[in-house]
Amino acid sequence: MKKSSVEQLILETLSRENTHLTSLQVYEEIRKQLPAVNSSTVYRALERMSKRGMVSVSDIGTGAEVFEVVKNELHHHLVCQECGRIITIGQEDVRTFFKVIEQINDFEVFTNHLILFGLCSECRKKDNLS
Amino acid sequence: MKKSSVEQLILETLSRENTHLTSLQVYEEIRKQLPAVNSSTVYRALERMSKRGMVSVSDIGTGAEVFEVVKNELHHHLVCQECGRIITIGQEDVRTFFKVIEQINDFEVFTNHLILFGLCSECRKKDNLS
DNA sequence: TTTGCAATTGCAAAAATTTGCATTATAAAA
DNA sequence: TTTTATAATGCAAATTTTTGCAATTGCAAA
Ligand SMILES: [Zn+2]
Ligand SMILES: [Zn+2]
Ligand SMILES: [Zn+2]
Ligand SMILES: [Zn+2]
Repeated sequence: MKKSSVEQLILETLSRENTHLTSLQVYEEIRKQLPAVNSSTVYRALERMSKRGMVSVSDIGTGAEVFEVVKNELHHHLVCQECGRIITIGQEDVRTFFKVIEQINDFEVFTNHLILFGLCSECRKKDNLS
Repeated sequence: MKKSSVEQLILETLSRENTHLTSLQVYEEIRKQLPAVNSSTVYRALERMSKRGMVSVSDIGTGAEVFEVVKNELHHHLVCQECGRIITIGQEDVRTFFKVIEQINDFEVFTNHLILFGLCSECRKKDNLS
């Protein structure tokens, strides 16, 4: 390993791709630039980074967890269990909910990438017809 | 496989244990009653059951996803990232939040076991002192 | 600079999970 | 009952992820 730490490469990769990637996808991306890198090094770096809140880890219903770089402006998602459609929602309403939970339970919420599963409007229409 | 389907055994196991189990733990429990059962059979059954909403799947910060039987009265959790403490919360406030999200986004939320990460009050006190 | 310590990495083995395909069981239809 | 179609299961191989341990690196104190 030369100058570039794997963490730095992961951040660059996730920022560049700017989407949700599985740990394997991250590993394969990193390997393009650093062919000798070991998978466990990447996996362990991802784990560290998610603990520090640098990246988010989420199950979006695709089978494997996905990672995404965390920016200043947080976002969250609604995922349709039928068609897989991913709707991105902002912080506002989520923050309000978090505030309520925090006050009631004397608990400080850190969750930075909330995923809610359900049915999108299109799929609900289709289901009603059939 | 005789009469008993693996799904039935999984339901019984999760109901009996009445807690969060990893897929491997479920597999090992099932194997006690059905030594010849194959791991892929259990894993695939768990996947089917979570799709149907019979069991919940969640990351509670322990490394591996955990499964739990879904009852009529839903519950959710707050998980402390520092001490691992798991606080169980009821439906009320969560349901209110879901309703808001549903109306704004024309999306029907199915999520049956919400996990929020953060800091519990005890750990916040400790952190303030140090 | 040198020393010491903690964090990071590589490596190899183990463990856990997934996948493709053949077989078997279940249930509905004829 | 027999036929047919769908779903569940087993099996073996492949893939993905984790783990223990040793070696290396980075950083700061001495
Ligand atoms: Zn996202
Ligand atoms: Zn949909
Ligand atoms: Zn629970
Ligand atoms: Zn705590």
